Amino acid sequence: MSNKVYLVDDEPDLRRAIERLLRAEGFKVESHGSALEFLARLPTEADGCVVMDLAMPGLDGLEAQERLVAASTRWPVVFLTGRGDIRSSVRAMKAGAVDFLTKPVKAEELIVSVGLGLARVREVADLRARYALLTPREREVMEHVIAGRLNKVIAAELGTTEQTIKVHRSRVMEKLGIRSVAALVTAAQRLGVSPAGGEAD
Amino acid sequence: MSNKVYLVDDEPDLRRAIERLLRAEGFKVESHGSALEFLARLPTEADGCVVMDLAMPGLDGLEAQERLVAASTRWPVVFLTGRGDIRSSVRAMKAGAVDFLTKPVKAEELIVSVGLGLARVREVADLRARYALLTPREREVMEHVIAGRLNKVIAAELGTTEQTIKVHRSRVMEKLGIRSVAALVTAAQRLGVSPAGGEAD
DNA sequence: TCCTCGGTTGCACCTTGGTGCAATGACTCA
DNA sequence: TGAGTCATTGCACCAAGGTGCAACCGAGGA
Repeated sequence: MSNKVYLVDDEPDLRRAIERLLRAEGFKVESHGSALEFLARLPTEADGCVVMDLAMPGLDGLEAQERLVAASTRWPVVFLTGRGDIRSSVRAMKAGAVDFLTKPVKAEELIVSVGLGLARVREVADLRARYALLTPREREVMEHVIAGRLNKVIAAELGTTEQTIKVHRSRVMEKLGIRSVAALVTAAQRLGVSPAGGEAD
Repeated sequence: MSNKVYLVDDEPDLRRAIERLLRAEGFKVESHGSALEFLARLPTEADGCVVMDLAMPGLDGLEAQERLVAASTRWPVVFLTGRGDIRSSVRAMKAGAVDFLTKPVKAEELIVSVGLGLARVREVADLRARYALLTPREREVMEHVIAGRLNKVIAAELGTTEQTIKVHRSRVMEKLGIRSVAALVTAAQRLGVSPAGGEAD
């Protein structure tokens, strides 16, 4: 059950206030004074929702969001800013932000957005944990399966036999707790796993 | 090749200016003075990109967008507004708007956004045309297939035999020009077709 | 009335996927 | 050296999907 919030803001007073607010709601909060500090200490395993200021010394909030996306963390980001403009908000939302709130923020709004972000994380938390169990080869096979390729074609491309592919394939399904190709495809999308070499057909 | 723009704005002068701008870029433009008028004359067949004002007498731009979404037209919407605020822009983007521009708009920005919206439409235009050829029964079967159900299960749920399902299924694949279940699932998502009765597994 | 279309069913045949069992070789770690 | 993990292969068997052919029925239009 992940309910961790990563708070990134350069104003200590505001950090304390938001921390108190979120902790009172039962969230665990980890605060950082700058985006660079946050990104440098990115927990690789844990899941969480990011609440971030827009204008910060050093790295900009939007740039930090871009790096999170580039690192394919797929963490939800809620922006919280005092000097935001429409252009920034549109850019943030295009990049997949959960919400873009303005200071002073209503406690309820922030809580709702953070809750929404965490709900998104939890939806895929179990799946991510399962995906982590796959071996490199199994992931490779999975990417071909969701591209709609036949076992024998995958075998040819990976330089092995159909038998082997069948084994990897069934292990993928078993480890992910999935029984149909259709479910595998949707699971892959939720995980951000893309089909190998584009889609077949 | 769809390159139609539906322009919805209550200011005649601005309509004329934008019309001229877009026509000069080679787009076909159809203008409407109010959202209600536009929605009332919604072309059911044609595809296009909507460029809409936010604040309009009668129906609001955001409400019009909601209706478009509710009608599952999946048309791209570019907002163009003079009195927009962050809250509105965030709401529009959450609802799937392509962009949210402010007046006075730079010609290039508008053209880029409209081009982006039309590109999205074209991506699925062929698929939509093919999907339109499916009979009601075939669509029903398709929704079960993308839910990952077995032919015999689908047969039981639809009160028919596995043979029949196989026929419908192969017709779906043939009409959509698709050869794998994986491709069918991604096609369905692009079309906005949801799996019947939730996903199996 | 004849024709077309959508939906249906049956049958045969082949391909593909899924599973269980057994086994090998390479590599890492204790 | 021994245990464990990963990738590999073979074989057999069954289940499921895909295809081609033929046919029937009801609704609606020419």
